[in-house]
Amino acid sequence: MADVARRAGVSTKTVSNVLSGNVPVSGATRERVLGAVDDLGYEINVTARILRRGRSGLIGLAVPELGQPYFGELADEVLAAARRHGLHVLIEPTGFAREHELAALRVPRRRLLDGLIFSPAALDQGDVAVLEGLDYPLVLLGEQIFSPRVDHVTMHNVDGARTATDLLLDAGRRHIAALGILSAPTAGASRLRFQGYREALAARGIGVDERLLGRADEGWHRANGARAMASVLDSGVAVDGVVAFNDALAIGAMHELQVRGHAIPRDVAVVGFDDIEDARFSVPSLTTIDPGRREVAQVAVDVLRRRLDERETPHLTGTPPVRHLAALRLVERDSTPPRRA
Amino acid sequence: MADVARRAGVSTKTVSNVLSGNVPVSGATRERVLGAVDDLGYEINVTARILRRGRSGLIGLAVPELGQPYFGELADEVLAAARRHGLHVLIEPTGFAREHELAALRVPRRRLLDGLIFSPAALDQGDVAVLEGLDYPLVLLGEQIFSPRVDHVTMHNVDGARTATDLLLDAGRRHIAALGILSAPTAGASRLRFQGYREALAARGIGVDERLLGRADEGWHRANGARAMASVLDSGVAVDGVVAFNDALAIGAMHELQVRGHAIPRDVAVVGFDDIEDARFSVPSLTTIDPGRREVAQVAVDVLRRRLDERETPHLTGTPPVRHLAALRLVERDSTPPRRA
DNA sequence: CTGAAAGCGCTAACAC
DNA sequence: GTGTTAGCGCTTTCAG
Repeated sequence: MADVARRAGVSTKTVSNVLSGNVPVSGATRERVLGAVDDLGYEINVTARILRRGRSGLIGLAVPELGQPYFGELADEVLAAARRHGLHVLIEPTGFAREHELAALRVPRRRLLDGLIFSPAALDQGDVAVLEGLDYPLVLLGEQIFSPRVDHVTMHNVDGARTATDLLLDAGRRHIAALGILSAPTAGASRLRFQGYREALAARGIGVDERLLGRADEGWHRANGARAMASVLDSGVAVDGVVAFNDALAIGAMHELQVRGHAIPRDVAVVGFDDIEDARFSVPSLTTIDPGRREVAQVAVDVLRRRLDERETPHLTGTPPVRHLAALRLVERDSTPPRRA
Repeated sequence: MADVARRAGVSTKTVSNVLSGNVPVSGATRERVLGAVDDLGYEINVTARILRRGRSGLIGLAVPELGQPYFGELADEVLAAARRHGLHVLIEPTGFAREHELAALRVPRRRLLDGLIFSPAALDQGDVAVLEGLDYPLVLLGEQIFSPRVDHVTMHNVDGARTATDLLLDAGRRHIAALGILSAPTAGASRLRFQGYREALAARGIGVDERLLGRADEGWHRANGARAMASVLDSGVAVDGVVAFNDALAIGAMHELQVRGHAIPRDVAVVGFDDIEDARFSVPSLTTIDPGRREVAQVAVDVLRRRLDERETPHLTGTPPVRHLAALRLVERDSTPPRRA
């Protein structure tokens, strides 16, 4: 930067002013500085800037795994939203591991990241104190952990699962399997979606049949959807409907059903959750719950950005924690029978 | 850090030594320092460290889009490989846009990233000079651009497409559609895979029928696979096989075929490219080419890491550019007829 | 093995 | 508007 200043015949401060744009600089000087920058092929050293400013313009996104379509698509949305605000995103896949999630929480404290958007999968309500003790802006995704002192952006899991189950019940199905149950009692989305399933059944006076519950403790992947479906079918119980707790499970389940000769939706109707791109092109296309992924991403970035701004102006701090529930939408496709008009 | 030093009764240098682990420190002092770190809840300021060291331990990964399963899964592999070497990854989705790709190339110059793994989609051979002029380690993925002066990690696209096409020809298919042709003449993978398709046909004395070529200029998404398939079928040409240039296109095409009542593989056999997770659970499951995604990720990180090390020891520099071709593997599933024994 | 002092490259204060 | 000075928090000489 000193070289640029020399060449332009100004001080480094003026160069800094031109490049940061914070302080107005007269037209002629500006041109000269930019000319010198071009001549020398100068690029600013971001690290020094961050050190000096105390803000990096980088936010973290901690999610389990990008290969899972839901998170890959979510990450794209977060990255796009962040870019609109001039922020960059460091993605930290935590692989469903407690230690990786804890490690991810420590990164911003080291001052490289200004804040964190965190979708917990291994940490649970018992770890809420860890999250409340953090001294940087944090936005929590999902309903795995709740704290009145932390910003949340999520969706109404219970409602979504109830809607999905109701759709099958309305179609006259009475032997509805639920796929994606986790053995661990604390797991957020699984428990809530199961609750929605149970509530929908209960509203029609139907009890939960254990044989219809498909576990997926190794993660909500397609392979586990197929496996869970297989174990339900192997139990010998009659099945005419499936509520899968995400689309990947649903697609795995549809695969297994069709391999065994069950027609979808005639013999078995299937509903998923997430509305990933696959859902539109599976065979048959998958009826599912659109959880407002884009809205979640945008709001999460927005809340985080607001907290970062508040930090800059300490006297304005103190907005109460946000709890945003994104709108859900039922997307009906060909894996469920068309509704009677 | 000064606080920690004071509390431990040592100098900041000693604290630094303990935390970085570069210089051995006596056991007792170590304990005292670590104790003070714990007491104060101290976390090192990464930014200052980067500024001083001149290396960040961060590498960039520039890919078009994480929502595309191939890139989401690739990103997971790169992140995992990087983590094994103590590196972090900043993902820069470039959205198939030239300007975003150029922007991504400028980030490392600003000294926040030590190097870059770049999968170009919009830049092409005409931009090779830009890549050759960079003053930081760069690893190029794919065969979109080639330079003898840059490290490449890729796969043999032509072979892969030829193998896929041969499989269909061996099964007696003679009206084989190719999906994923781009109008832009430069586009790497598309052109190469098309070449493999053409070579396989030529080897049996079959010419290319224009009506069998499905364009997908809006990207290799499922939706465009369905659309391309539709336009081929609408042309009225007979079709008994499909080579799709990636799995997403193949899955979209299978959807369209089945909606129109074509049985797979009986009426039309389908082969994809990429072996994304979907391919195992589509209906029917998809025969495809596994491009050695994990190998690509590992080798790319490894090459980059080696270049970073070389930088540290300038006298050892000069290893010639690497050109690594990952091994391809044909994965036969249910979208193609079983082979005669 | 440990301490003192210098400086990585930039920007916030403050003067002019 | 622009120049001067100091310092962000760490690691790296260089002594001891």
